[in-house]
Amino acid sequence: MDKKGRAERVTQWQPGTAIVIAGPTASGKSAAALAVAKALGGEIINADALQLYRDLRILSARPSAADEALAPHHLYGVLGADEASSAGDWARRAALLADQCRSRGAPPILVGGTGLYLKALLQGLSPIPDADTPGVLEARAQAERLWDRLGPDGFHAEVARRDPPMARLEPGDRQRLIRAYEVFEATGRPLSDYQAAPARPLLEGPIVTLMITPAREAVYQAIDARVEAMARAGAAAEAAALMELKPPSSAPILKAVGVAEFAALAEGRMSEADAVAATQTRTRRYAKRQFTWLRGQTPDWPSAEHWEVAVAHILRAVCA
RNA sequence: GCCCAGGUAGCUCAGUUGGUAGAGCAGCGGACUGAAAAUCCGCGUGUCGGUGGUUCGAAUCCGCCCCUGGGCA
Repeated sequence: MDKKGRAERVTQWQPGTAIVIAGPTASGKSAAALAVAKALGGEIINADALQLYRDLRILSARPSAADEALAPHHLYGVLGADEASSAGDWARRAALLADQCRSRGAPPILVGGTGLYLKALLQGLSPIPDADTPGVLEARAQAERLWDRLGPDGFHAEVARRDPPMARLEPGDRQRLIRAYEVFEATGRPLSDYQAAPARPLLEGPIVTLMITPAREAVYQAIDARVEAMARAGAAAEAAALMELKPPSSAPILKAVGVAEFAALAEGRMSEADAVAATQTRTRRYAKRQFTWLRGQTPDWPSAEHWEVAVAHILRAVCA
């Protein structure tokens, strides 16, 4: 990088190297990815579960149209409001895109804060029927009814009867217990059985990884500022438009931080100050979980406190 | 200046007849194999405004001082 912080154009880099940038929300991942893409002529692949959604441009803090024009961006805004993604589905698409980039001679730059997605790509998941295959969906609906009927402890006992190792799950862990139940009911095999099979990485070849981990306080300040900017940019209108589409109540998009809050603001059920404050709090908690994930799951990754340092680090590593 | 009401956790507050303090929110630590911005588990983090005194023992009682509201001037 030069003294103004701009990345110089780098022409010599190890062919076929993929770049993976992780970090908590509002840490500067997108800026880093863009700088690296410009320096290397690379292509950016989204690794954020919510930036997949078309209808969450503001609330998911997607790169602006202007930024997207500066380098190829993949897997941004590709899902409709009623669609669901999955870690496996994303990882397969991302791996395919990364290979295509490589064959074009452009380094793929995977960037996002969804830890499970990156894990699915880099370490792989044991082969299991998809979460959204028909048989599984029926089994899930049945599992949800049973959960409502039996409650946490009763449902936990049902899962333990079908899949004893899964008794390690907490009775309150509704999502994982329902997953264990639905897999058994849909396939006749315990989930723990599938998970015992070794996982195989989907993305291979040379990979440069880096996490951007600013001080906690700096991330929180960036979050607070970003949510206020979202409010000014029309987050309430975006949330209202999303609600107009009437996605099913189980749609993952509705779990995005800020959707419920800004929809409530748009409907006059919450003040703007309260909507902003609630969204800031939920985003801080999300960032905290991301810090924990990064500490626990990717402890050996090199890290940088600032995205510009991250860019320099990546360019050095790629060209080595 | 005088009279009230208050100063207890980051915030809002509770605290019996004196026995070194506890709720909510915020926050912190952790888990994580296809919904992951999800889901879940765990944790009070404290010069009780300050300073003297009474007492075996003071957040609790007394004196003085400081600060914040409200009222009277």
